[in-house]
This record gives sequence, C-alpha cells and structure tokens, in this order.
Amino acid sequence: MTYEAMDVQENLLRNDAEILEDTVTAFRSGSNMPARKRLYPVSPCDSCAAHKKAICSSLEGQALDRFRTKGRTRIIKVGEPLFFESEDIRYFYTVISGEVRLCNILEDGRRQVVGFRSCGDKVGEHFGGKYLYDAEAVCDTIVCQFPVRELEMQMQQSPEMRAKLMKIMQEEISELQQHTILLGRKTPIEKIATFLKNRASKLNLVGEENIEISLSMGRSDIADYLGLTVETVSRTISKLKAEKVIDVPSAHAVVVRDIQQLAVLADGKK
Amino acid sequence: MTYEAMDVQENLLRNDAEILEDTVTAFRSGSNMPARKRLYPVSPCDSCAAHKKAICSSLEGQALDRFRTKGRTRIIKVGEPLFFESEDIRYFYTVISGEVRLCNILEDGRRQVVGFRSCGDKVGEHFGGKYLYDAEAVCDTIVCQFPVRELEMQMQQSPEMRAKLMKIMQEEISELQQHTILLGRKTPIEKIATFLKNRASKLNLVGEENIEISLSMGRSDIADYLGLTVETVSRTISKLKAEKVIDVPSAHAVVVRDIQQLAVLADGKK
DNA sequence: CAAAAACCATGAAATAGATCAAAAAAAATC
DNA sequence: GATTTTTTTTGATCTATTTCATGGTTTTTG
Repeated sequence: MTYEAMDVQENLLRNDAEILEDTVTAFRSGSNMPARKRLYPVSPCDSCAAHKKAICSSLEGQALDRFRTKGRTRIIKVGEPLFFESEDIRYFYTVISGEVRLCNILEDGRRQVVGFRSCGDKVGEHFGGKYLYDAEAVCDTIVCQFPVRELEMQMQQSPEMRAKLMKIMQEEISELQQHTILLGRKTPIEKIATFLKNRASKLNLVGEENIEISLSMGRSDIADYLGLTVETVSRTISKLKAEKVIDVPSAHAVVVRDIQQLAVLADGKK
Repeated sequence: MTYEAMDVQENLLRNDAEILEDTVTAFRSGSNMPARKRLYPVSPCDSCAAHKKAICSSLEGQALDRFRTKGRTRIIKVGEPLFFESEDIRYFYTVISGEVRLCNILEDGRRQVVGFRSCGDKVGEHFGGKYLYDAEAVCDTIVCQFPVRELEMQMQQSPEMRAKLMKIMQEEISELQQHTILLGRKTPIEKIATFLKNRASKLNLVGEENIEISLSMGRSDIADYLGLTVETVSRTISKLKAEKVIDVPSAHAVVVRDIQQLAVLADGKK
C-alpha cells in the first residue's frame, strides 16, 4: 500500500480496526512517511490499551462513538514535536503508546522537562490561549488527537467527563507539587531513586521481585527532568547499580532488585 | 466586648458587617482569643477586597448570599496552621488578607514551600481524601472557610462556578510548571529576581517607578520556596541591593528600583 | 520595658555537584 | 555492514552554593 492511499479522506471509508493495523504495521516497519500523512481515524476504544485510564473512559455508547469520530490517531517519530509552547491551543492528545516529554526552554538553551506522558495520559491544555510547554516524542509514539472544542462541547453534556477532567487536573497538580519537593530539596540519589520508584509503581507490579522498568527517554531528558546534569544522572545510576539496588541491562532498561531499599533512598531516610 | 460574646451562635444574630469590624479590631489590637473562638459569619461580599478575584465571584444574587451563609470568617495568627497534609479534606479557604504558605515536609525535616497564597487566592483541595500540604499563616491572616460539600453542591448548579474552579486549577498548574523551571534550572540570582518580579507583577503596578513589595514571609520561607538556604537568600538580596536593582528598607519590604533589570536577571539574559 | 528568643546578614571553610575531557558503547546513516 | 554520529560512562578538576560560625537586629514574651 502506498502512503498516498493512506490519506485521511480515503481512510475514513475503510474499516477502522483494519486501518490502525495498517498504520502500526507501516509504522513499525520504519517507513518514513511524511508527518502530515501520519493521521488516521481512531479505531474502536474497547480494544485500546489507553482507554481505561484516558479521559474518553468517562464516555459510553453513542456519546463515545460520536466523540471518537472527531478524533484522529497520529504517529510521531522519536524527537518529533506534537506542538510548541508558542502555538495556539487547537488539539489535546491522549498517548496510546510510546512516551512524550513536556519541556520548557530558557532563552540561553537551559531546559526543564516538566513531565513525561505515557499510555492513557493526557497531553496539552483545553483552555487559555497558548500551550504551556513543548511536547515531543521521546520514542516512536502513537497518540489520539482531539480538537479542544469537541472536548468543550462534550463536557457540557457529560458531567462524567467534567469530573474526569477535574480529576486529571488534580492529579497533575499533586504530581507537580511532589516534583517541586524533589527539585528543591532532594539529593541526586534521592532524585533518581524517586524517579525509578515512581516509574516502577506506574506498572502496578508492586510486591513482585525484579521489576523491569523501561526508560524510553535518554539520560539528558532524565537530567532535565530532575534538575541534574547528564553526568550526574549517569554516575548516580551507576552508584545504585554498584549498591545492588538495581540492574542496568541496557541504557534504556532498569531492573529493580530491591524496591524497598529504593523507596528508602527515595525519601532520604538513609 | 468579651470573647464569650463573640461566639458564633450569638454573632449570627448580629449585623454581619458590624461583626467583621469588631472581629478585625479585636484582632488588630492583638488580643489573644483562643483559636476556636476566632470564627465569625462572613460579611457581605460586595465590600470584600478578595471577592473580585476569588471563586465566589462566579456567583451572584441569591446564590451568592446562600453560599455566603455556609461560610465562616476565620482569623489565623502568625505561624498558626490552617490544616495539615495528613488531615481529611473538610474545608477549603479563600484568603481575605494576610498570606499563607503551603508546605511539604520530608521526614528528616527538610521542607519545600510549594506556594504562597494571598488576597483572593484559594487554599486547600476540593476532592480526594487528604490535603496535599500543610497550610500555615506567614503573618496574621484572615480567611473565609467553606465546607467542601457546599462547594460541590454549588458547582452542580452553577456552570460559572465550575468554569471558575477549572480556571483556578489551570492557573495553579501553570504556576507550578513555571516554578519547576525555576527550581530545576535557575541560579540563585535568577530565582530571587523571578520571585521579586512575580510579587511585583501581582500588584498591577507595572510601569511605575519604585514598586514597593511587601515580603510577609521570613527569609527561611523564601529559601524553602526557592530551593536555597537562608544564607544564600540573604546574600543574594544583598547583592541585588548592591547593584541598585532594589532597595531593602526593612527585612519585610523591598522597593524595586529597576524593574527592567530585574526582569532581565529573572530570565538569565545576563 | 527588659530579657530572651528568633531572625537576618556576612565572613571563612568545606563540599556536592558542575564542568571539562576522553574513551566506550550504541544508534543512525549511507 | 562499515562508518559516522550520538549517547553514555567514567575520571579529574573546579566552583557555586552550602555549611559552619558569629555578631547585629528585630521581634516576642513575661
């Protein structure tokens, strides 16, 4: 199938599930379609890994179907932007697979990663004029894209969706406040331990031995997230490895060998 | 007037405005009424300095009057808590005068001030089980206190109030993200300059010469807010004074002599 | 209003983390 | 699949900020 044939208009006529399958296959095979072409109808939500956690989970039946047709599935390759801080808000996104970093840049190039977003997480604002950050894929990523006005409309009709969005915003506030403690008062070891612990707990595998965490992002992303330099991140990870708290089979994978000790280190109890 | 006479029940029978006047007078005169007594009916909103900015500004007429009767005006003296992080959420607050610090404490005593709240600002959460932070007065402070369930009820009926709360939450997120850049990537000078610039811009006096800022909080609160030590805060303020960007007539007052230079320093352009 | 306590400013010393440098490993490109 | 480029790791040095210490102010309290 040529990329021309995968144009949105044409895709709208085809079976949704079939299309996403094609999409993902073409994507995985590494074909470098131009960015504007990588936009497809959203396939049904019941088979979607992100749905349960995502904002769309607040809708059901017809309302959900209707909402879904307003969205587009979009593919973003490593390093590509979803949008920039300076842009007017037009869409908001839900991450389906992969991961996105949210960045703020100072004029001299210093960068702060404000957060990472993965499967089921929301990216982007829904009101106010401009986005609050640059959003970029840290690895090949698939997102659902919805026009903000559709969200607004849907929210007027659905108290469930309103409640869900409020809850998401509240969690965002809570997370940012926690991160504030980390940035302002924690040591490098505490920072890295907290970061790894948080990623581990996202996997819902607490209690198990040898929790395997994937670090989709590079060391410099971690550094800019934790307010450190790349060198300090690298050294600190090495230190945790030397202390047998973690294993590091590859730069993008970490195995937590002692989750309790990791938790102890994260809160600076030792 | 005795404190007994100022009991809430009795106060309910009196004229609201009269009561707040008494309240504030008694408060200013430094009388040390027990904390449980410092709770009064809320006087009418039209004469309230905080109302325009506060969440209650989204209500009008009868709805506002009704809501007001559900609240209490409360006085908190320097250093006294409004609530602690460990407490179940029961009330949320609007600051009428004075200022409140929101803190997170690590087990070994390290502290991060997550934010300050002043006239018109909201303090406290409205859902989830526990508060996210300790809230304490940094100077003598007056707040309005509302049960969270009243807010919930009112929100069901008032789309305006829902919208207002969402906007407040969005601003909170935006502010926290900005603070994240400051904590993760800015130098002490940039941090202090940003802090002073932000406080100046809250006063809506931009463009004027010699903007007078009051620092209700102590140096250690500023330090814990900016991720610095008291000593560095003190030294950095002295440096800005030496460079004639600010004057420091007293420890709790700063006069901005060169707001442009302050802005330049805040973003690290120099 | 005087004594005590808390707070603020500043100097000297110590150090944690940054910067600089270079090799090793991994990923991207032709 | 070999070559270039980027990323990661590790070592050595340096410096900005913290820590420690002290004196001067301001604020609190009895």
